[in-house]
Amino acid sequence: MSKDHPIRPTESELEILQILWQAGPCSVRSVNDRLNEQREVGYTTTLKIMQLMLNKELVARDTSSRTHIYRAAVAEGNTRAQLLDRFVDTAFRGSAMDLVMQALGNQDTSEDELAEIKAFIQQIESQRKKGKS
Amino acid sequence: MSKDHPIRPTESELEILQILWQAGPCSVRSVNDRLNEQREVGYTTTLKIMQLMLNKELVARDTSSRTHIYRAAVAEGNTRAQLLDRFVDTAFRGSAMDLVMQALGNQDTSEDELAEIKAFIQQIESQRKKGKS
DNA sequence: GTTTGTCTACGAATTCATTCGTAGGTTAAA
DNA sequence: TTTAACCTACGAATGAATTCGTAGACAAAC
Repeated sequence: MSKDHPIRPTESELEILQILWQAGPCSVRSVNDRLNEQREVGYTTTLKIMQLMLNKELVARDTSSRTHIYRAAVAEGNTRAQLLDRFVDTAFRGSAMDLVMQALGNQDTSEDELAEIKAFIQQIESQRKKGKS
Repeated sequence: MSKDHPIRPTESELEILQILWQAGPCSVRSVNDRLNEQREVGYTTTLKIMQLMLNKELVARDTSSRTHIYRAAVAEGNTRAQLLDRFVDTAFRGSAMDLVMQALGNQDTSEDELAEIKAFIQQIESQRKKGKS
């Protein structure tokens, strides 16, 4: 069934996915409570969006008890990768490097994180050397 | 006037900004031609969007000749930074490092680019050493 | 048992982005 | 000078995202 179409959640949908990814399966009430920690949203608004997400197959649900339990139906890494691709295209003309530079430039990255990224790059580089030989 | 409100171009608007940033001031016709290299868009559609962008002060124009000449009214780096901030928040729960890792993981970054990023990180690190002393 | 609270479902309003048709004006070519 | 090509302005249709009100079902408390 339909693994083909690109995953394209709206911002509201993405907020909800973040919650489901982080907290695991949740009731609408629970999702709505968490949303309300950040901004005010009506319960039926959250419900409606989650029902629409069900149609788009962004989430799935268990209806065996009266309070339905929703879970993410798309993988976090996969979704992020697709969003990132699109974002790089529209905001950075396709240059992932430009994006990385801009992200690193924004002073909010700690020393440790910079070190970690360097290590990650080293790892990629050595992987490639192996592959090339 | 009004430097306060956040810059929030839509995707179509961003496409047009990209063109203006890259090519410099352009007529609507010229922007539309460039857009049509990528996808089909009607001339009046492009015109309309650019007029809306004018209201939002995303662009400015010179109307001294019959063919109006539009130019970007927002800076590329600034706009990118804002878009990136928002994107990191919604898609990566605020973790710029997660985003960088994901971007670098997508095998499309060349050896040279990786080296360049490493150099950039070195530069940031040495900057900070200086600042801290 | 009746009231109170919580749940789902759904219709409808609103707003925004996108699209295009058409009208009206200017320039230039035939 | 009439025609053709091009320009701007603008109204309006469409579709998507978001919001919320209300209705109806069920359960628990009183």
